[in-house]
Amino acid sequence: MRYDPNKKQPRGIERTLRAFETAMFDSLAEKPFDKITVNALCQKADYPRATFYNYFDDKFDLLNCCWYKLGNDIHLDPNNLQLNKSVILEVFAQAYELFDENKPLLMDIIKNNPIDGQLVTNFIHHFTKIIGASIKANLNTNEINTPPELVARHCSSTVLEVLEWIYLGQHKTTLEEAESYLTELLTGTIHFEND
Amino acid sequence: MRYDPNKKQPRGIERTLRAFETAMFDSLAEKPFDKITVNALCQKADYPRATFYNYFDDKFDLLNCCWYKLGNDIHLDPNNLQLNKSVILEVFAQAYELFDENKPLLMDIIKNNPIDGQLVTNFIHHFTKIIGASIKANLNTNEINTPPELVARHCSSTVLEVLEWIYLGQHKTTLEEAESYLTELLTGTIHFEND
DNA sequence: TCCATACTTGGACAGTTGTAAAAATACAAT
DNA sequence: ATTGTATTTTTACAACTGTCCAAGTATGGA
Repeated sequence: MRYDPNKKQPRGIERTLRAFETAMFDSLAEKPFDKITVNALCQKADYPRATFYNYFDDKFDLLNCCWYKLGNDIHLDPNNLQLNKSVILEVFAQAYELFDENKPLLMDIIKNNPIDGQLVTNFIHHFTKIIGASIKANLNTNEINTPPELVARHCSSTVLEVLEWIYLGQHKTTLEEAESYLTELLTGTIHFEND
Repeated sequence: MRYDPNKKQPRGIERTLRAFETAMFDSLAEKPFDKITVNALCQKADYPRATFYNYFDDKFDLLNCCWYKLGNDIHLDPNNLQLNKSVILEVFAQAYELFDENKPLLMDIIKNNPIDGQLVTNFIHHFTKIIGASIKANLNTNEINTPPELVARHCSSTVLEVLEWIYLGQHKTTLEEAESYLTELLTGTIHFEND
């Protein structure tokens, strides 16, 4: 990352960044990620190569910025912590909504990219991190021996497993069903006995 | 994959493959994955480039073969299913042992590659798949509403979360402790109430 | 308005990638 | 040993990558 996606940039720069980001999103909807070249991105964005490398290290870097922008809506509003829903379910609902809003894009992406290939793995990994950050701070891990970081990591992974099942695995699922899956996975219904 | 890593290859080919695989392993111990070039691999393996492309699509393909070879020891022996340990704990113990045996290699790898970069992500993803395959077939998912595939996916992910915590996060942990973490994560101690 | 500074752009560069075609070599069966 | 087949290697090629520098252009302050 050559620039801080949090800080607001001057008008001109913001426009340039957006041009490359939409170029990437459009390309992802058209072809697999490894067939996307920096040259093609520049052509789509109508900026010279040097400008691309001004802002990004490589196309992976741009990709991260895209996920970052996409995931910008997910952040735990501290006001929500008073609600009786748990932190996890709260952030899950937000992520579910976000994925739902961007379903067309996601459908295009998985049409072009293998479900366990580079790109999708990267996508999941990125959102696991985002959601993990939201969860980590506000997780009640009393009465547990397992290290808190590991627990937080586990929760965010599980959130993304469910989302992946629904949106990348294309299993139509309501939010209520999804929440029940998530709860079941996290509260544990795995039986550790053999017959 | 240009060749089937299951089927045994003629002596000569086997030697060539091994040369590239050890070249990759050696390189991983020396430098980050994205600094490893096909040219350098060929130089290390002492084979021409065309030979490389005879056997592999690209360096990612070779990498997969390396993980595959490394993970060859993990397969659920049907005889073990009579034991009173669960399938999950059984496969976990095998994986723990495997990672432990290859700890020097793993240490070298994470020394050169960022913990949530390309390579490590790929590594985890690969072993999640391997372990998922072992688990999926023998999982008791009665009394659960969550789709079995999702449950199996969850279990294998959790196994790798613990292994990642231990070996990539460098938290020294005995097998017994590790098993208790795994059990706790899977049988669920996450509290879904607030305050 | 002018200037200094910072950023953008164009062009060039060495190194890498993946492919394709011949030439060389190994291999198996007669 | 000889032939025919399959594989490996050589060589060449076009395209892409990431970096560099110098020329151009914008921007804000005096």
